[in-house]
Amino acid sequence: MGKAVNKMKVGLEDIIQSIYLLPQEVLEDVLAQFQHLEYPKNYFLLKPGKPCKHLWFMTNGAVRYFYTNDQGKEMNTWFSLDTQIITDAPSLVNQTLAQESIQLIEDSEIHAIEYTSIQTLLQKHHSFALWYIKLVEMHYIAQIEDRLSDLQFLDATQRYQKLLNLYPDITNRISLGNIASYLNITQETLSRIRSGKL
Amino acid sequence: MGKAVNKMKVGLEDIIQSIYLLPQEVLEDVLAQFQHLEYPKNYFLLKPGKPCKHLWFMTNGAVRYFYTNDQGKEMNTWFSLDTQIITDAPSLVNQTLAQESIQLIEDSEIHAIEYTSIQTLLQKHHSFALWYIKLVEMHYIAQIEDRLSDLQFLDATQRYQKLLNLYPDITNRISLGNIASYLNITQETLSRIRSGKL
DNA sequence: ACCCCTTTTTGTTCTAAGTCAAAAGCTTTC
DNA sequence: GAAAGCTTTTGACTTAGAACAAAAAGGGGT
Repeated sequence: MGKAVNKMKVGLEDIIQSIYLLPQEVLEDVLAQFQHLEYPKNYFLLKPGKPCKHLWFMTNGAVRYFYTNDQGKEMNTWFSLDTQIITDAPSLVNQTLAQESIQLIEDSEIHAIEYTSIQTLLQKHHSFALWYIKLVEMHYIAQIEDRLSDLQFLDATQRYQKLLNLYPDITNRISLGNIASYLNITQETLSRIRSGKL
Repeated sequence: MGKAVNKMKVGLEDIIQSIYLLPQEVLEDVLAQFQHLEYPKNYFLLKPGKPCKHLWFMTNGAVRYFYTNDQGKEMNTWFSLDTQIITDAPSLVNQTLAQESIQLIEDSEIHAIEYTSIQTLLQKHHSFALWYIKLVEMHYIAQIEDRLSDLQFLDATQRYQKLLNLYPDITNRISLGNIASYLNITQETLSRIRSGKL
């Protein structure tokens, strides 16, 4: 077995097992459903108007989530860097048409599992259902609620500080315009926050 | 069996079965874990600093969710009226201390199940795990994501219209101050929106 | 019917952040 | 290494909604 492949396999396995420990036989069944892919910067994992058919486990890279509003302006709602689970939850769970886009902002390494495979695994393995519950609880609930209370209670400066805290190297990897859009402020305002004029 | 009790049982059963159909034997095991309670207006289901130990199924009544900020100001984050599932998701799933309060704003009829009972049922019944997945997906993900995109993309007037649309009778049941707090605007501004001056 | 207390409305002033515009810095690329 | 393109910064002006203040309107309880 080649060194590179081995390293990648371990990355995915680690993420899966850190969520909830699966019996070896179930783990193997689960791993077999994943496809390992590499996509270039700017590639779209998801575009609005299509149902989200995958859950993606990124082991390396960076993505942004964004909506395009009526005036055609793109508004970022989230960034995921390095080792992260990626999907459009509302579209995935209801298999409704996505409203948001998910786009790579760096060349990225991704492991994909299809929605239909997840459904099959849920029915087949009780332990996989327990794993999936942990995934949803930890990944969505924690992340979304956190973001919600930020939007509600913090001003732009505080939200920027928090983002810097979460991803200290974010300014080297994501443009000011993209970060401003995530903070829901203009890039002029973010520039002024950065230079300490606000 | 009394008429009133029968009616209530059916209400709870309906909610449970509408989420995901459980085998009769599992349903009975689940129903047996619920406690039926009636609480008066202003009662607190949850206060900050305590872990959320229950999932509540309200069959009648109204609650508000709110945070208290550093200046002691209460900020509403959600309302649930009539038939709704109620809990503090982040606190429940991680059994961490709650940051928010959940308070009744009308006399309410509630069916409560404990977190520990849910854990036991999840391990015991594969079908209950599948039921719980649907609950989390439908209840949390749909609701929270919806709220998140509202906060991000709609201004106060649009958010107010949407709330009126969801709960047309809300103005008769919830005070202007409480609604303004939910919309994250002052009550003066909401009063002006209502009278069409904004 | 009156008083007390809470909720809602109205008026004025103030401020954080947006908009528009232009300059300054960086980076590709030929 | 100059031109062309982005990205970021700076400046001037505008605006939505906050803050403060005070008046008006409801709504029970005695």
